[in-house]
Amino acid sequence: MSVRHTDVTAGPAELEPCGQPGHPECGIRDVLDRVGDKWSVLVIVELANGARRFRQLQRAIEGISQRMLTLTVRRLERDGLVLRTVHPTVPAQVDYRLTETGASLTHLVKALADWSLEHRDTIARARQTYDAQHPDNGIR
Amino acid sequence: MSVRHTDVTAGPAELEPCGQPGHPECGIRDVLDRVGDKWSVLVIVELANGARRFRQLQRAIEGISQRMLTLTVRRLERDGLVLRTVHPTVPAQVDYRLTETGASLTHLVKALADWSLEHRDTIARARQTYDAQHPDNGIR
DNA sequence: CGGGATCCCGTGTGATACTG
DNA sequence: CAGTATCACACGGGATCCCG
Repeated sequence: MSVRHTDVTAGPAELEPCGQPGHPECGIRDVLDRVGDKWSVLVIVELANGARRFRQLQRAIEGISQRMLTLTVRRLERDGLVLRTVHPTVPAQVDYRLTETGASLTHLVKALADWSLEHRDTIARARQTYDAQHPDNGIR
Repeated sequence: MSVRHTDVTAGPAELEPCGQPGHPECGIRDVLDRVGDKWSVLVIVELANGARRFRQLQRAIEGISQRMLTLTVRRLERDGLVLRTVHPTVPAQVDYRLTETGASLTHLVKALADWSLEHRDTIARARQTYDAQHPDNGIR
């Protein structure tokens, strides 16, 4: 049962029970409900490099619609991860920047990216193997 | 360009551009497409504490339907994060355990949970403030 | 420029019934 | 026990038009 700490990737992390009758709140769902959607992390990544205006964000994030960009930054603002500043010029000018809380999220995002890059090939091969052994499978 | 390592929470992490024409692949979306859904992380959390059988998982994860548990473990299996073992008994007996890749994910999940618990109150207050200042808002 | 309002559709998820 | 099959539906998200 002893765990070697000489190798950080040796075993799974110790995690509190989660989503169970007695322990409904582990916090994980909160984060995922916040950044698990299609665009939030991309906005955060873009803002990690500094303040951006609305159109700047839209141009930087390929494929996002005006509607979704609006909704995404609004939600991030509501959660206090992004600060929205309106400059009363004509035409209006609005910029977005990460709050301190939002900035702290970037480290998590980086951890996600690092993990992905590290295991991407392994996962791709696992998929190929699985799909080869399960020809007719509605999962993909 | 130098980074102080004395304070990890000082500023935002340095992140590669992501989702842009020139840099479409930062890897983040891959991870989120994998664990960003409603149930995957809960399965991973449960399996972090050891192998589980199908019904065990379903009882441990409150609210999950048979269908969604099946789909979730299948996807995780396909990606090589979970190993599925069928014992040819009667009635059939199947157990699930994390692969090494899957186990490495638990550290990420723990980071997510830690971040959430650390900022949950701050975010809750930000929401209250926002909602108070924006009475009729379709965001929530 | 920075949105709001509407319409529309795919798909992720839930409920239920059936099977080896 | 460990699934599969089917239906049913809400919701996220895209497209489009309009406004201050």
